[in-house]
Amino acid sequence: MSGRGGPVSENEPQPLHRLVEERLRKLEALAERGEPYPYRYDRTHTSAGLAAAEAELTASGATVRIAGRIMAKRSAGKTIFLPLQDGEGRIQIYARRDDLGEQDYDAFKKLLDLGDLIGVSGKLFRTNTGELTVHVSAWELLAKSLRPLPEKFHDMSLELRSRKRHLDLIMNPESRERFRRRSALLDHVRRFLIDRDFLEVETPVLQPLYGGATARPFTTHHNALDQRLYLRIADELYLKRLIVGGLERVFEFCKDFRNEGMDRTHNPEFTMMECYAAYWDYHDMMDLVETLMRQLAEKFGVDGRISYGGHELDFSGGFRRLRFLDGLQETTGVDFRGLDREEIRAHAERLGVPVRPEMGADKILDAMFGELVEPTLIQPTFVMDHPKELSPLAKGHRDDPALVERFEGFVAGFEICNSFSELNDPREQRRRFADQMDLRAKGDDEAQVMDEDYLEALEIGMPPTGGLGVGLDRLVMLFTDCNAIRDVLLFPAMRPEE
RNA sequence: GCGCCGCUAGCUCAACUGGUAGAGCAACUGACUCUUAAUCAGUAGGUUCGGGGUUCAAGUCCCUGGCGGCGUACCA
Repeated sequence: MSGRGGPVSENEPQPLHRLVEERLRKLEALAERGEPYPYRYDRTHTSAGLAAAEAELTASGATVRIAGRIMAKRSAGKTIFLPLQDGEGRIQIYARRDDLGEQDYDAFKKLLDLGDLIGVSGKLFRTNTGELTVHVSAWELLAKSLRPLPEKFHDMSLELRSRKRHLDLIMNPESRERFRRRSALLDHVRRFLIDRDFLEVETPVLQPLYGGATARPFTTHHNALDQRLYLRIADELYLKRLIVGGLERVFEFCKDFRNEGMDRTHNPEFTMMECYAAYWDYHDMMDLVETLMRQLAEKFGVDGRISYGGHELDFSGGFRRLRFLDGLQETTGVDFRGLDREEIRAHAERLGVPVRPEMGADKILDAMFGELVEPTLIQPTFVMDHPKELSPLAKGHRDDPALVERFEGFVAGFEICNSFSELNDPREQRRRFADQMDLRAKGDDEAQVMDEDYLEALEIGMPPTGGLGVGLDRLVMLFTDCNAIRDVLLFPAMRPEE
């Protein structure tokens, strides 16, 4: 039992729903046949396994044992058909009174409900209509379902699908398939990195200081230490300490937490993959992302292409490289290089992009880019070389002091990854933190905070390093053609029902 | 945060300008020995999201609170 609802309240004895009462009555009757919640059941096959072994099984006439959930009941007098659903699909079973005897058949027909889990043994055959079926010679209850399943003809409401994921998974095969695919996708990413000598590590979720991204944190408290702690918004600063320590390639699949709004593409907790490689720069990271995405598209798409939201996305040719300011110029016709804040602001207003007074020049450029350019980036594109103010942990650009060596990967109009040549000069990093503190003082509560402990690590000396963060939930959305993050999270954040 | 829309039986949905809350599936009783959204006959099932108001009369109109969806803002 979990205490999800907070403090335990007095459990008021509520009258049982008539449908539950009816099923309890059947449960009691079934209990007279044997333990209604037995400990285990030996299966010889799964539903898919039966189909695969059909020829052999029908030739030998072997008795098979399968288990699953009753998804429908179709009775015709003294016979009954019902589809049984297990982890791999469905298999029909067929019972006859002549085989089971009157008593056993009546129990089977009258005491079992939709949703019950049963085990059956019998021989495999094909019905007149050609459906693979197990002819039941014996059966037992494995667990009684006391509540009705949702109606089978119509889709469950979106709310119910997210709130009661177990029902969604029972009723909707495409939902089961989506989460299988999520697992396969994450598995591929993990192997891809391990194959390239990246070491998987785990770093703190509870952090005394949060950093590595611009976002508001969740705050909590450690009683024994009487210390304020934050749930991490990123694990970047810890992973780079490991690079300092000589673990030259590291990655982590990390749950991050950001105390921001929720919408179609945002959940307060989400999964990132961050990886860092010593002696790499952001060009090396672009190669890494390109290779990974090409592989994923080959594995989960068709000929290196996937379709998403009506777009055909092609990863076979790699990512287009688009410099941030070139992208802006392409869309707006304005070359923003060398313009001051006031000039930039005027352009933004003319283009209909709202500007708030606390926004600096670079922030306004970013707002314009997000509004005007990003939605047009459908085919795989690396947006690179961003203005400096937006990226306090990225190394200055080797050719242009106003920019940093950074890229973001865009596909279908949304960002899937973010990467830098990591800033490893502790003097410069200290100045950047100081600038962030100024922004914070001016009321930007998402600005990053000074992290002396991290600076001390940098002062020991960090090699040139390439870093990358990939939003794994969005990656899954991309490869499952989902437009809402809640559909790729098993348990998306929801308000309590009552 | 804000705006718009929604919330009716276990589930999916009806109910016109305010006038006796209905259907399908699920459930129950019965018929039917190859069904597959099985079929057929019958039965039962409701605090119309909560609270307040207007009215002879409220699922329907008004106010307020809750939850959800979509859009929008910040963010990944």
